[in-house]
Amino acid sequence: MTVASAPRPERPSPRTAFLLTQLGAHAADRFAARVAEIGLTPRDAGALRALGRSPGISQRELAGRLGTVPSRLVALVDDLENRGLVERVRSAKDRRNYELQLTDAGTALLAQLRTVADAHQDGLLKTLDDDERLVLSRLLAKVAAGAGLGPDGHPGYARDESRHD
Amino acid sequence: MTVASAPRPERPSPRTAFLLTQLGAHAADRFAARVAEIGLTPRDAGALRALGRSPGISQRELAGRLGTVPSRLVALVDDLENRGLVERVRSAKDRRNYELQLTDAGTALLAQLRTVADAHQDGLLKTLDDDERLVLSRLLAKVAAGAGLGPDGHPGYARDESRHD
DNA sequence: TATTGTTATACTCTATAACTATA
DNA sequence: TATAGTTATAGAGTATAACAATA
Repeated sequence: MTVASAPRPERPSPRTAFLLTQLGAHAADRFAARVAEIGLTPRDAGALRALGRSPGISQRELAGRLGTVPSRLVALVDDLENRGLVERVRSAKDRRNYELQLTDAGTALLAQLRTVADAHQDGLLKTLDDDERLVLSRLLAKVAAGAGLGPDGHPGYARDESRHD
Repeated sequence: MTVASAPRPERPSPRTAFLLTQLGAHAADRFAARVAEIGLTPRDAGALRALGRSPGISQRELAGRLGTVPSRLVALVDDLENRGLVERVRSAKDRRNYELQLTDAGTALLAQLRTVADAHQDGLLKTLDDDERLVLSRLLAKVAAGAGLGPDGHPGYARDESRHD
């Protein structure tokens, strides 16, 4: 026993994983609060983003991207449609499915959503300078890669766009 | 218009907050899977940790630390008690409340839990070397501080030990 | 009267499977 | 028969408030 009293190098603090979980939950809460101000749930937001990127997809396809089951999309799309944000257009090729489209109002709200997401990120990372943000972003991407998540977040097998910002 | 085509410096990628949320959810899932192997839910794990650190607290106190409502603790403690991990001891000073204690089995399981938590963190951060882990840990602590969470994770107003690792 | 623990009730969210209409 | 969407039902999880025992 040569080392007498090191300043606690013992366990490399299992707090980092813990912190990551806590911060993730906090970020999700904050995001939910922010999008609520423009009348959206995080899931709504995910749907709008997916439809913005991939107009015309079916409900099943959207369900897959949101990581949920098709039956749950019915009420979600009903709601978005009732609010005039999304349209259900019967596919001409295969009249069993819909081709979901953003309306003009939906597109406008998506733009607002992007602003909100930017503000959210800025608020969340306000204590970091630009360099630190970059480093954090790279480290998180590295962790995500190790976890089998794409660098953008979603897992390869079941990309889940419902777990938002 | 002097700048013609910069390589996309436009938005500083709102993906970092998004990634943080996704990784947090992923870490929570993984942790839940790991503790399930020793028969615990994340909430159980939080209760054991809290009782390890603060033996003799009441159910209300424990509820506060777990960020839940007292009524929900009844079933939780019932379960832990039935499995012989926790004891309800009537307080001699104030016979309205219990002084919750870990049993020997509970203490042993808590030790196992710590091993599991270490393995969890190691698995999660496996793509990072020691330096990177340290940097990540510091950056996350900084973000947590800005978010009003203590450096250990929990929010000052309602530290939530149920959102685990 | 106030407080701890408890129970009862209702509400939300979700998953599963049955149903329809198209193919 | 197989698939997209829908509906119905049941289950888990949670919050709220009423209740008994003790202070």
